[in-house]
Amino acid sequence: MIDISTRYPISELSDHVGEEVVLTGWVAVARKQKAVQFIVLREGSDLVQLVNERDKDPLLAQLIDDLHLESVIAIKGVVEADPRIKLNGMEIRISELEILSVAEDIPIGKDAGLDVRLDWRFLDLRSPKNQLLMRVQTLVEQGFRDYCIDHGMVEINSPKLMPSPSESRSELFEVKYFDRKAYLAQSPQFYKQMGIAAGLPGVFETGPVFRANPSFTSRHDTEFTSVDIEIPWVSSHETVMNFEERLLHLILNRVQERFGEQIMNQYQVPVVVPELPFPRVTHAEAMKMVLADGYEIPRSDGDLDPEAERRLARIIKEQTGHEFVFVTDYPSGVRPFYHMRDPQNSELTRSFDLLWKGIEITTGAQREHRYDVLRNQIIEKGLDPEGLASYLDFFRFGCPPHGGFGLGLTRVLMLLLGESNVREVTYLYRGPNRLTP
RNA sequence: GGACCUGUGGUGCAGCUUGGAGUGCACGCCGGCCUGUCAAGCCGGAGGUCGCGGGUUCAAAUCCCGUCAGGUCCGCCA
Repeated sequence: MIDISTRYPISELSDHVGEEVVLTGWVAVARKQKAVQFIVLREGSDLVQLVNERDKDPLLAQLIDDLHLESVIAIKGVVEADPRIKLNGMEIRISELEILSVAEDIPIGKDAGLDVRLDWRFLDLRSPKNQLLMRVQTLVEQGFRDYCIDHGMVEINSPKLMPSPSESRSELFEVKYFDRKAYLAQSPQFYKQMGIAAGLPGVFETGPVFRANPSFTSRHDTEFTSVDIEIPWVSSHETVMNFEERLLHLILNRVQERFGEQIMNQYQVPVVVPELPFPRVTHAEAMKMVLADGYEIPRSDGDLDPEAERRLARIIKEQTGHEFVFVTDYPSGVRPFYHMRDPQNSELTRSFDLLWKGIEITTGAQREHRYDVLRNQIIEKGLDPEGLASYLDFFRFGCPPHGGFGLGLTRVLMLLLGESNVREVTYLYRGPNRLTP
């Protein structure tokens, strides 16, 4: 029996050349020749070559001949540096090998398409590329959390079961809740604003949100992790954008330092740390820029469509070299009732979207915190203030001016890693056509 | 919800336009060979209801209709 409690991670092997070590992992490759056998052992993103000369240990040789790819093994052996070896210039001379878990034939190849890989996601996640993805995701969330805590904010975990349709019924999943109906939260919007009314020093949350829209695109899912924030004492949406650009700067800076090289190796994309401040254009300016670019937006509600957003991003990139752009001051007609109106022009809102590489990753705004104004905006939008009574209560007993935003984690990861689909970067993707595994 | 596209051994594809025997390629699998390989190499082998149903035809993976499954873009949105 090999004592696996004494194992080393493959990544630390270079500190143990000449020593006997215990390693564990998956059989990634087995090259069985007449005189000598090689195994490539994989653990996480790391690989190392193992070697055995047949004539020195026929029993071990037989064991290796019968090994299946992806079986889990523990080995004991001496770390030897050898410049002939392309894989990090080192290998382990096996003295003992133990099969901990036998793998059947793997049902997906490394060239398997996305849909099949998602069917076998736990096998797909074993790839060094996806192991890196999960570590990058963790670092992104940690950066978010650190930044918010450093700014004196508190973390909330708001309920995902909601009693009423509130914002818009169409987006919501309905669930049975004992003898009545409940709805899965499509955003923590109301609950994080409640935190402001509660006098908390700013709130943040990373958690699941649910969207019942049957959206068939590469950037939508029905359940995803939303990174949410709400800040008190903002003087305008500029305060919120200021917060967000610094947050993203910190996160991307950390990702670049920690994983930049590995991301380049695995995903062939550089991690670009964005300069501060991010470019800003008003919605009206953006519309003009896109029109001047020769594109007439087909939709009639006055908002930008995805093609317009891609073109805008391209123009901003050409003019400033920047991959991000805040589009600000959206018309009130395309924004929800709780966005604060521009005091100079009630047709506009103190709101923004953040585009990265032409894709929306954030919607944010200063919120309307004045009860009477908010109530009027609800009525203006054709909604029933009665149905929003408990939300409106937040603003009846003293609520600071505030603002915030929501950031789609899967979209950030997709763009960060240069992937073309959120399904690639979601631990377990949920969409209109996928509820498994 | 709308438009378009795709379903062929375990995986990824080609074959379809112009119908003619399940034909081919790469990976994987099984067996054999093999001077230290390194995405090893060489030889051989197994593995298929061409998504499903109907139609046209002497003959359908191929053409037509339907259906199911998936995808891309749009709408919705982060």
